[in-house]
Amino acid sequence: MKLYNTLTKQLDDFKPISDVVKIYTCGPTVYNYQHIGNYASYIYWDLLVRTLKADGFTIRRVLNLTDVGHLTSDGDEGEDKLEKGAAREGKSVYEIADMYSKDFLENFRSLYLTEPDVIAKATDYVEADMKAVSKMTENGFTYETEDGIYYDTSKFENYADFARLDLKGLQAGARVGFNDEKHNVSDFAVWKFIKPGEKHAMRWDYLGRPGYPGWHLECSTIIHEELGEPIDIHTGGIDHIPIHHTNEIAQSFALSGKPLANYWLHANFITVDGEKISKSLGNVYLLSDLKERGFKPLDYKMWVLQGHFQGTRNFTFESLEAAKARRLNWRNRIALCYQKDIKSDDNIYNKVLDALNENLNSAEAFAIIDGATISLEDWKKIDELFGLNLINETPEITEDIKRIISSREAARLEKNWTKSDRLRDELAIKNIAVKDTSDGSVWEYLA
RNA sequence: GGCGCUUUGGCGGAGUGGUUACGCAGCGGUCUGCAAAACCGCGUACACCGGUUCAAUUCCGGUAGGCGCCUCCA
Repeated sequence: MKLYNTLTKQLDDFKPISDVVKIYTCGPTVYNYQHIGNYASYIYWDLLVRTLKADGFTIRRVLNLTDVGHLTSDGDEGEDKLEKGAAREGKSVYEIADMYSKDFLENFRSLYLTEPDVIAKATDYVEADMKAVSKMTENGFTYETEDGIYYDTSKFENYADFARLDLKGLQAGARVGFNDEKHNVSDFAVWKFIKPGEKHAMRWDYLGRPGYPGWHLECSTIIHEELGEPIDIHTGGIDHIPIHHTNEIAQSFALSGKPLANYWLHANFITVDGEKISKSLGNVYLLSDLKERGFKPLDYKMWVLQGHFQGTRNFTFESLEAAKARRLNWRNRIALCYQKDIKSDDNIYNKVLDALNENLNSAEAFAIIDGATISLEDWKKIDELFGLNLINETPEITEDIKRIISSREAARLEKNWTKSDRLRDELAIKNIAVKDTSDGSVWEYLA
């Protein structure tokens, strides 16, 4: 399998470290609803996992839920997002985290995304975070300021490599007056202190003072605890490259002296109507918004899989309509398998899998599927490869419906068009269409 | 300003140094009680300017546009 690796900036052959492929995916901060753009990346990573499984790999995958410590800026300014969400909705931080975690996981499942082996809540790893801070301090990578413990990025000489950062440029662009206690602009908090009088519901005692972990820390800690560095594949959004992932790498180096991951995959962003997804533009769509317009989450998954994780995608309802139609067509090709003995083209499943092994080229895989004749057996395997729930949503019709279809055929032979049309309407109510071909009628699903 | 991505027909979107995927939508036809489907055919796309080459959408250089991150975000 070949994968585009952000670390090496090229297509690399995938070689796992051991029998079990270790994968870590940066998950959501559970302070608000996740929009369709957020889910696009999880769809790509689901394809990654399914492809690796099809290739015969055993996988151990961890996904985190950030329920503490993510400030409103990727730097060290602003409020904790959870605290902000709680204030906004008049709930406790725990209620907020719980509510949005549930919503996220429901949507995750509605997209038939492969369940990770571990779903790690950041708050469950705070003890480990403290140990990590102590360890980094022991190893000489941190310093203390009035508001927290900071990572000294000058102590990690390869800090700028991953994202090809221009540290001097960053220095020049830094805002005046912003945290002048920091030794370098790129330094970041691994632990924040809560000042006396400061409101912060989530707090832990460390070094005799209340505080909470820095956002970047949880990923390093969870990986250390659940997988052990180095891991095989680390995935995330393209926005994480310059700061979050750069900092994760730095932290893990300070902790263990080891690289964090061998392969880094980053999902590009999708735009909506040609513009970034943002509240101010009013183009933030949730999966529930798509449902209201008559689209299933899996129609959206189909749309995402028509493209590629590295490309910028532009979402429009017109193109979602096309994806929906394509998915229904696939289901009706399965429906035809119940009615006729259809044999697959040679090696069709392997051809599809080969396409995915080329850097997850699902668009190419889809083209192969559309150009081929596919048996029910192979459809089942292909369905497993993409997680589109095609088979389950396309059951064989009931005896009852079969009887209606036969009656209609009989009526047609008698040229009783009134009756045959009435029966056709009856079938339509049951979500079944009939098509009269030269050798008998064929049924399909209408939706 | 720094870093990065991107530019393919009406829309979405692969890929390739020469034969112009694929899906959706459209048009014409065959078929047909009607409808739909199916099948056949059509529209002849690869931002622009140079270069390399017998040949470039595909390689190289440049220009322009779009987008993103660095500032909330996958």
